[in-house]
Amino acid sequence: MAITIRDVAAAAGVSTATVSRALRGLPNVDEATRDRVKAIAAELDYVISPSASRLASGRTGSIAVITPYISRWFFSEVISGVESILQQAGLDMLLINVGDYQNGHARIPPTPRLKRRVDGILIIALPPQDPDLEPILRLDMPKSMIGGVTGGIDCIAIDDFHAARSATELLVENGHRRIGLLAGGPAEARFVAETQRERGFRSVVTAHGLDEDPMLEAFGRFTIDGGERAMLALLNQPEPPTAVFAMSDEMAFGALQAIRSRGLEPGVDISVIGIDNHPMSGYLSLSTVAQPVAQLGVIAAEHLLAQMFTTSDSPYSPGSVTVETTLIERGSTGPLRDRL
Amino acid sequence: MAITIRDVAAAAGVSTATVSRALRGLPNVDEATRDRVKAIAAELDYVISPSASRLASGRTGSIAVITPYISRWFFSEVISGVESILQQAGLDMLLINVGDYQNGHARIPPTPRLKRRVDGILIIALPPQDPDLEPILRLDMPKSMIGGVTGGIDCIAIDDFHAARSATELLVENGHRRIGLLAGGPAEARFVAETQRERGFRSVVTAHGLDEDPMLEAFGRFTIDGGERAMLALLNQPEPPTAVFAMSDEMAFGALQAIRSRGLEPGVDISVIGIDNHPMSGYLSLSTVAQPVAQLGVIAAEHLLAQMFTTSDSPYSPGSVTVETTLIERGSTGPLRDRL
DNA sequence: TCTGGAAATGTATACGCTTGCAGTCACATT
DNA sequence: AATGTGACTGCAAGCGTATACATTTCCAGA
Repeated sequence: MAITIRDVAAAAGVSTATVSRALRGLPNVDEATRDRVKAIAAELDYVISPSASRLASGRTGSIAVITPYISRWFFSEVISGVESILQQAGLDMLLINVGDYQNGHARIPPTPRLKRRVDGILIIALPPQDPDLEPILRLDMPKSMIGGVTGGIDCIAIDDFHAARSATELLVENGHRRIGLLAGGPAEARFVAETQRERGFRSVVTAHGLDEDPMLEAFGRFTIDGGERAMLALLNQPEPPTAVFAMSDEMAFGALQAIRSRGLEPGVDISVIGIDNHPMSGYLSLSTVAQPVAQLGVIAAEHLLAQMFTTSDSPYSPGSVTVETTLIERGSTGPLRDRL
Repeated sequence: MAITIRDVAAAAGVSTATVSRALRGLPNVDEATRDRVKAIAAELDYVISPSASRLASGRTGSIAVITPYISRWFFSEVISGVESILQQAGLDMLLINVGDYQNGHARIPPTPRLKRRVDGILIIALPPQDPDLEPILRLDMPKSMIGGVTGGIDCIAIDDFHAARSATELLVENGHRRIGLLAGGPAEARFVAETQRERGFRSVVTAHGLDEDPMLEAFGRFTIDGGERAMLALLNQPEPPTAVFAMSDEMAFGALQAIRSRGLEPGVDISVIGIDNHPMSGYLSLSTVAQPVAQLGVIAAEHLLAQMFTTSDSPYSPGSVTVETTLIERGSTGPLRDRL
């Protein structure tokens, strides 16, 4: 029923091999012939059958994008960046949601299955200790990752350690010495970014001899609600922090809310800083360390393409990329008040 | 190199046909045989080649999800809902971003190309007047749509007319008679939802004989920034509105910001209401009409599946679905003050 | 005019699976 | 005992393209 390469070949008076070569821009085709074939293909509304092409060539023309969330801001933003590049390269994007790690719903497709369906894998911020992840990293296939893993794979990320440091330093510069930490979750199930951000935070605490107190840490699951609850917990302590570093802006949003709900004023009574520069942050006057989220996706996708289209004469040199961040000071941070 | 159906067949001592039938759960296979085949397939780590299967069967096992945005809240939320169902049904999701309609970057793939790659199409909120859309709607293929189009296709949406009415009515009940409208864009390039929401708004204005003034309408492009600018424009008028209905919560967020930047208090000096119940709305105390966004995606995906797996004895009865909304009253709306 | 080699083109097979059709076999029916 | 009935199973023909490999064409150079 549908037009096949044979129809085009017949109409153009050439073999199917020539049509295939002409349409795909391969060399060794007379330009006149190529033009004719292209014209006829267009006229017949010929569309190559991806299934047949994939079967014959062994290439799938698609990329798996594995992500723990689809609709959360950071992830959708990254996905958007990835998509723009893949679309441009003519590759299909297979979005695979592996579910909420916090709830243990991980379901990364088994390696062989994945290998059959895609030419490359792009992983967004999975915790490195995930058992399903290892076989995938072992897979001999182009892949890149956003958000950091130790070795064996290209990784695109910000310098989380440094970002956390600058955020915390800002609080210190403002005179704060009792600083709370809003982390995502406990150390067992953390993304690489979390671990690094905590390290950055701790390094500043240690360097300046600030208060160290396990009660100054709370978990917000990277959600607004979680951030609010975590902040309330910190505020309920006998000696609450005078400033808080949140590992994400969304948790910081919740923290701002919690602070206000106690009749306190962010940036005056308690300082708050996050990481992200979420679109809402400006409106909520949240100080933060801005990272170019969509850009992370763009770069990771470009890395993947580089790996895929590597030839012997233009060898691909792997490498991780660290993307710059920018400290943005807004109203949510301010000098330590003499008394709370 | 990879294990094929022939390897399994050989190992099980049956024909490839039987393996194919056994593994896919088709009838007319002895249960003992089926179990044996399954066991051997598992043992060999056999994974069916999607390309070959697709080529032979003509089914692609994937669904195109066409959307104008990936990272905007509403869309990513819908996509997330869609994904959960497709994943459950074992279908691949091909995410196609057709770009920013506002800037005329539409690039819906040509119909024949689409038909070759997917078994079904799910469209998220494209403006019906898009010229690329019509051939797709004409396509003889399972499809469903979120956000409304006139006829010829299953459409999952809220009752936008009604939602806008209830939002506006709330303002009227609070005594407001000069109500502004924050729309997305001018009437030429609107989503169906926009048109319906404007109609709902107008119907209330007319019913209660409220102020009608073209100066009371501004465009916010459904973004926070846009909402802020639009609200500022309204505030700059000689006779600003005392209340505003925004077609989306995100525009309303911008409006709140604009109001505060003028030293006014939302809900006291000027009332604002949106549509969505965005996760931030509660924190910003924004009154709104809540719609179950992810649920829209779920339902649309289920409709698509119903169409795809329709058999002669269980005919699929098409139909659009209207999802319920809930008016949520928060602090951003309040009674009209005697004087501004 | 002849020849060598590159460029252009064609031939034919493989890719791995699905499925219509035909064949086999056990068992119930005459 | 002959026949019919289903359930199972196998055979083999595709599905539409890519690509080694073979063949032809075209020219420059001798």
